[in-house]
Amino acid sequence: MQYNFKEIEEKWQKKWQENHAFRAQADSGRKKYYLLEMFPYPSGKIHMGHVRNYTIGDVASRFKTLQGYNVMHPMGFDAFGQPAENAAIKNKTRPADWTYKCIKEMETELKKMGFSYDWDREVATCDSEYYKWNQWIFLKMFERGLAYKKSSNVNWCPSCQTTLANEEVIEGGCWRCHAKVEQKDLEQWYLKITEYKEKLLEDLGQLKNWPERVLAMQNNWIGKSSGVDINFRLKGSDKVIPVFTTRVDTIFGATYIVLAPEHPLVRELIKGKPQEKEVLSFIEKVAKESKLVRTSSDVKKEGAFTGSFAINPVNNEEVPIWVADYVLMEYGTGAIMAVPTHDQRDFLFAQEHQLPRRLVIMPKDGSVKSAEELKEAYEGEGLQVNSGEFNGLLNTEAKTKIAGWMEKNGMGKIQAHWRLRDWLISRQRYWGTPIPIIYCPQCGIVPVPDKDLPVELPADAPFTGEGGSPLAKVKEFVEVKCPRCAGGARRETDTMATFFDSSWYFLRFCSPKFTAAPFDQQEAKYWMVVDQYIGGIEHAILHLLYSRFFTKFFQDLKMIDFNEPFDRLLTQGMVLKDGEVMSKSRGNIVDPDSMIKDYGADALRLFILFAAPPETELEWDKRGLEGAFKFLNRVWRIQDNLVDTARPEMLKNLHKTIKKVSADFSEFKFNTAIASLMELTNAVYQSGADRKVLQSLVIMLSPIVPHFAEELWGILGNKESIFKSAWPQYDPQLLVEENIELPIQINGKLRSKIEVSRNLPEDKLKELVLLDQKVVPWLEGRAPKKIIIVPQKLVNIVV
RNA sequence: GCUGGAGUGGUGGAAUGGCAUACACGUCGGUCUCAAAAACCGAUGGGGGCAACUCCGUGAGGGUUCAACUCCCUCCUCCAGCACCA
Repeated sequence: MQYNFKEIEEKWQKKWQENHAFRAQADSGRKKYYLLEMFPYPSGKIHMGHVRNYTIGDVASRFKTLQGYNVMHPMGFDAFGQPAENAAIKNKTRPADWTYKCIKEMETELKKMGFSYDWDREVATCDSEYYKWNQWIFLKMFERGLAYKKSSNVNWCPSCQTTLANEEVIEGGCWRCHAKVEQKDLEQWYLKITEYKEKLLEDLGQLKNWPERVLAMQNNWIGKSSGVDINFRLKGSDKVIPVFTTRVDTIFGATYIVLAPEHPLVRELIKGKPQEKEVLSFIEKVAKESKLVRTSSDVKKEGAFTGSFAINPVNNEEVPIWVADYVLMEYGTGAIMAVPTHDQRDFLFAQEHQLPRRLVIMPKDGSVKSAEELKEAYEGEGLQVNSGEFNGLLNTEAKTKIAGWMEKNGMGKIQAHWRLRDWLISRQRYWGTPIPIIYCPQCGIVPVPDKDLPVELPADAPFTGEGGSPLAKVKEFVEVKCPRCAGGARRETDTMATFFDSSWYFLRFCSPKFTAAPFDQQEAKYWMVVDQYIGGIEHAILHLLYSRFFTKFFQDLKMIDFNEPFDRLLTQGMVLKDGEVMSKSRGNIVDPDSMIKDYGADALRLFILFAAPPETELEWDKRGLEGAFKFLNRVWRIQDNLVDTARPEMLKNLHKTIKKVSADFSEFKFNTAIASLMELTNAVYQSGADRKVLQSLVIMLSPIVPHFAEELWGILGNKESIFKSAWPQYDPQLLVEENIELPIQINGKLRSKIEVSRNLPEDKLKELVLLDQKVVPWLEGRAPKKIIIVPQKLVNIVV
């Protein structure tokens, strides 16, 4: 006999919905728990990745509820973005219609999984009630100079016909469509995330409950590197060329300096020089290269001499100034000092162009004594040579000494440079938040006044897929009166990157219908911070970095009093099939919906939690799903074999399980928690359980298989929902065993076991152990050298 | 190259100094059945032995310890992020 999952699941989903069973309300008398999973893009269908992410969250949410917390577990939709526009082009629909239809479908699918969301808090970022506040936030940033417009070389996706943020370029391709990203000079809107770079880096240290790898990735991305900006004076001029180095210990070995081809000084340096023509054609050539080619390290390093010289401030030496493609304008000062002996790139370049080199760090073992012996740059530690007063010092020590000395003498400045760039948010797309800016021929850039928010998206626009902002073609949208002078003006027609929307949605969930501000500060004070956040590793940089930035901004506005939004972060692993990521192109997608039809949502939830720990990759296994279903049926049948009173061993077993499962749930170790529940089931299955034992088992299963548990709970005679009951407590008294089995090791290897009373004194235990049948032959008649007793754990005899 | 993570049966995985392989999948054997499915019971790291038992075994090698999957050192392999970043 099998339990009727279809009927049971529908029944309980209906009840939960009717009762608003998971509605959360702030209550200062109760301890809150804010559990959040990264909200989805509403594609219309959920995939196994969603199932895994949201199942993990749901179990945690229901577990915390049973533990008595006031849990908020909201859900919404990250609803702006390109697929809606693509669908509009393809199906001749409006992006809004398509999106809201998908949201409906997606809600239905999520409900079929039995997730315990407070649907009363649902938000969709494409609602003007939501994106109004994107515009409000943007304007607050604009007021403070954190949103600004600049013309610059930007990443351009030719396929999506829009600009991209640095964070959206993955291996030289577009994060969405993988098309090769091009460079373009455009005037665009930026958010000054670099204003917060120190805090973003420093506060990573607070995030004790984040995975190492996410912290490492953010650290890399922010990319602080400390060194010295050294002032090289231009020969025959007062002009100074600052170069950045992290290896100031090698300054005495700098034999030339190199500028990036885009360096503003280059054209001035070559003016009227015999090299002018050659350098100009080189610059032109580099300008044509794509960034991907330019920055790949295996390309030959090319360059040209400018005909000018600079003065090394530490020894007043004249060094030639070169231009080369391996120096990038956007990092450091766009200029470097070259030390061919101790930097491999400089070494290769110097070899190619016959530039001199000088040894300034000598390996301590004396293996290298002069620059001529080097076959490659020596980048290791060593003693300073040819370095004036610093000779003989270990280079690692000399580094700080030289830096201090240079700063004191005005030769340079101790300085850090960062990898993090400002965030480009302009997108030449329709389906996003309109940037609330008006361009007036008289007044210039004018922000839309708060009272005119939201700047609503027109319901329709011409979608051709030919590029250019569709909004620019909507006359009624573009033409507007200037809020300052009331003269004719035009609106900004670009929209915001969708990552803007998701950078603060966790705050909106605290008061989703609030009309006076993005969020109600009182509500946020109660609910924030997010106690547990769960989502995919793909957001390790983008979304998580932006959310941290917004949080710090709100703190500066004094709207909140914390500086990090997410206390604990769990990044769940991917769901694989045959060792590969499930994807349409591979044709290896397993549709959750068909699995729900065949085995039920509960079995699917159980399998996905049991098959692997949450952070690791999970291999899809249909047979594993069948196994989960079989287990549920096994538990279901226990009700047919109820006994009147639980035997003492059974109770002991139960309390052991409660202890283990409670600990495992708290640490998100669902796979081992389930294993314990299976052990308990196996232990009572044949002999029969009493009502109490079965009830406790069902409560412990309920976060994982909620419909199943509700039904069985009712059958056992309970009138209220199982989620109104309490998580079982274990009785430590019951866990104490009178007799324990001790393993006996000889020289660290297991040879025997002995059952003894728990409190047997050590000398008695020793006596018993030495008389053990299996131990005696190993002693060969001699006395043991040593007997180690780990109380109540094991005995080890050394012979 | 830098940074982070991982490597355990046929498979997913368990064990954070103390009984290696819990739990499950698979496989094999059995019970029930005319038969099959379901359900139930049992076996299942490798070698040797009729057996009691014994030797080997957690990517490789070394070390610390009475005792190492676990700690330390040296390396290998795989995955991920960053990278002509000065």
